[in-house]
Amino acid sequence: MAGRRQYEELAQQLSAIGAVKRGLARMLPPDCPSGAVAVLALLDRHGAMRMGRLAELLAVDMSVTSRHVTHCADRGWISRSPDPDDRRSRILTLTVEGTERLAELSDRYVRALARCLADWSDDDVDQLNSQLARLRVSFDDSHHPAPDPANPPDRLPEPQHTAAAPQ
Amino acid sequence: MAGRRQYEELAQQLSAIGAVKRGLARMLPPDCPSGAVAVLALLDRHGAMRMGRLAELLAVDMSVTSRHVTHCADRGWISRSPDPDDRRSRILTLTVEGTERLAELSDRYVRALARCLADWSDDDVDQLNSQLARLRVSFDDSHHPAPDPANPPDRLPEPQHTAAAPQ
DNA sequence: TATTGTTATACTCTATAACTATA
DNA sequence: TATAGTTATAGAGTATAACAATA
Repeated sequence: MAGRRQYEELAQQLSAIGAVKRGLARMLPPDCPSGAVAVLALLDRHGAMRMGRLAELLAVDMSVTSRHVTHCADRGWISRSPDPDDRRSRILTLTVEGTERLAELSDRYVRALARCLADWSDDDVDQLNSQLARLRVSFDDSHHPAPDPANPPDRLPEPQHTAAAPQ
Repeated sequence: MAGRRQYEELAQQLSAIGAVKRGLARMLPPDCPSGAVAVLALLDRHGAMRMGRLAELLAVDMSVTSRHVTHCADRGWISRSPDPDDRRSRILTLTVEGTERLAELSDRYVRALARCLADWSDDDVDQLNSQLARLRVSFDDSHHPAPDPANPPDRLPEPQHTAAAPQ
């Protein structure tokens, strides 16, 4: 259990890390904002899925997800096919064009990071990745409190696909 | 030097960490957005300073800084006194009200983080803070490339007050 | 009646450019 | 002429609420 000083510092670090995110976003071409990249990357990593699941993975409201997805679909990077099991839903699938697009965008991120982090070891990067993943899990869990083990619910909640286990 | 896989993962972690930032921001009262908190926290940590330096510390454009500062000044949390050495400038100082306000806001962050990170050790939090700080430094440095030691410039650039050494 | 997804609206954060005042 | 700061404008990201279609 850390002290007040550490928590204040963490809040400030998280606030300041936005500059890094903005710098990375500046590598992107004008028709592909960072929200669209996130959509493509998650579909590539986790495979085809419905809107609701994608919204969970993005950790944003479904209305926001809908806009990002429309942006990608308009450009042919994603296809939205009707879900045969529930006609309210649509299945999102990365197209070939989307896969190619993602590869190109990913290259831009990788080149930028490789330049910035040239003096970071493999382990340094892995460690930071792990810690960020853990931070997200800790944060999510505190908002979806774990069920009381002494009083388990009848049904498990939706599986937590929070991209928290990236490998 | 890490591999492509690690860099892709880092880009995605940074994108996803935004959810944590948003969660933290939701702890704030309506008249105090996170931009204002950042201003108050930096003035508290580094003492009175001018707009330009604050913009550097925030790592945003001065126009953005100006808006945040105006927000705070309108509420009496900051005073803007003329700089006797350069009448184009104004010195920003945290007021007593601003200090009190910051303490209350800081409490909200600390309470939220203490709840989420209850199972993190002191060292875990310190380590994450250090790595985030290092990430920011690496990122900044790659945009303000270090001077060639074999060919030093006549004049040193502005000191890099990037809050990179938080302690 | 509840849920999936879309759309309309509003708010925050940011950057660029035009402008004022001073150096 | 250049610099410190302000303001106007525009763009991206997000959330809430109202809505449509389906369960």
